[in-house]
Amino acid sequence: MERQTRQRDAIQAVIESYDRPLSPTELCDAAREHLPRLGIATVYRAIRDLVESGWLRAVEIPGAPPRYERAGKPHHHHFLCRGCNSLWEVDDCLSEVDTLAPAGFVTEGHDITLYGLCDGCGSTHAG
Amino acid sequence: MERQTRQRDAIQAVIESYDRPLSPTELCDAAREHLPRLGIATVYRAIRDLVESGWLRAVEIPGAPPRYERAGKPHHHHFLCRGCNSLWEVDDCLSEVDTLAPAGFVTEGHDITLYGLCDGCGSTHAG
DNA sequence: TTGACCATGATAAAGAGTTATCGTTAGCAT
DNA sequence: ATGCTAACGATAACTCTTTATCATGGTCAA
Repeated sequence: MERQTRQRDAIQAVIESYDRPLSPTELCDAAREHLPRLGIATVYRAIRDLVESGWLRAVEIPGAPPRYERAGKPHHHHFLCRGCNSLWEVDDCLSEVDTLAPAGFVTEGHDITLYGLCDGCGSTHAG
Repeated sequence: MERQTRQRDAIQAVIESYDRPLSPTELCDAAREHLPRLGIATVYRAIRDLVESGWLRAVEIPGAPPRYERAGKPHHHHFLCRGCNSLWEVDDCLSEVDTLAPAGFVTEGHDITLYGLCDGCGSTHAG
């Protein structure tokens, strides 16, 4: 990432404009609205470089491919909607979770993922 | 799963004897100690049938292939050791996590995964 | 014990996600 | 504006996990 290209610009702009983590495919689709010929390989290259530089962060979700969000955000967790498969941010956290491990175990961090229906899907599907 | 074979016996015995969820490969390796010629396809077939029958349960972990544990256990969570890559059970849970979702979201369940070093790795590596 | 047929084991193939290849395009220093 | 070369886009190839194939073996009812 030594040159700033319009592809990188578009990719970073998409990340900045969304308030939730995006999968490589979501990211590519969103950036293609401004750069229709954007290739998926370019998205993966940008992700690799941006993660490496510390600008972007990978979010691993159980049973789903990784999503990416802007690095440096305050500690938070995520909500996976089973309706539209999108991943949302959850700002709060229960810090006591780090005390749950068995004696002798060293806890270095934790992930909390909530499952259910997002605002749109819950009101639309009504269940 | 209409016939009870020694392969199924061994696979179920391994699941019963471990106190943590196992990946298909771990399960196969463990069962091969008694049945050296056990094929990985048989393990996957057994897993499919046992999950279908409700005897076994899949445990999805962020960024890792699924593990399997005996179904019917009380609600609990897991601890992934970054030293030996094994997954351990955590009996306690903070039920308040289900209240963390944004307004309008319907929370149906949650996963909590702790990361760090298990008892063995923490004391061995000393960090 | 016999035999029908389900399950097995070895391996090919499928699938999904990610990375490499390579000719072409375009950023940026001059 | 020019030229070097990093980055791009299209796609092939790769990795890893899971499933299908099929000849052979083992289970279980009779």
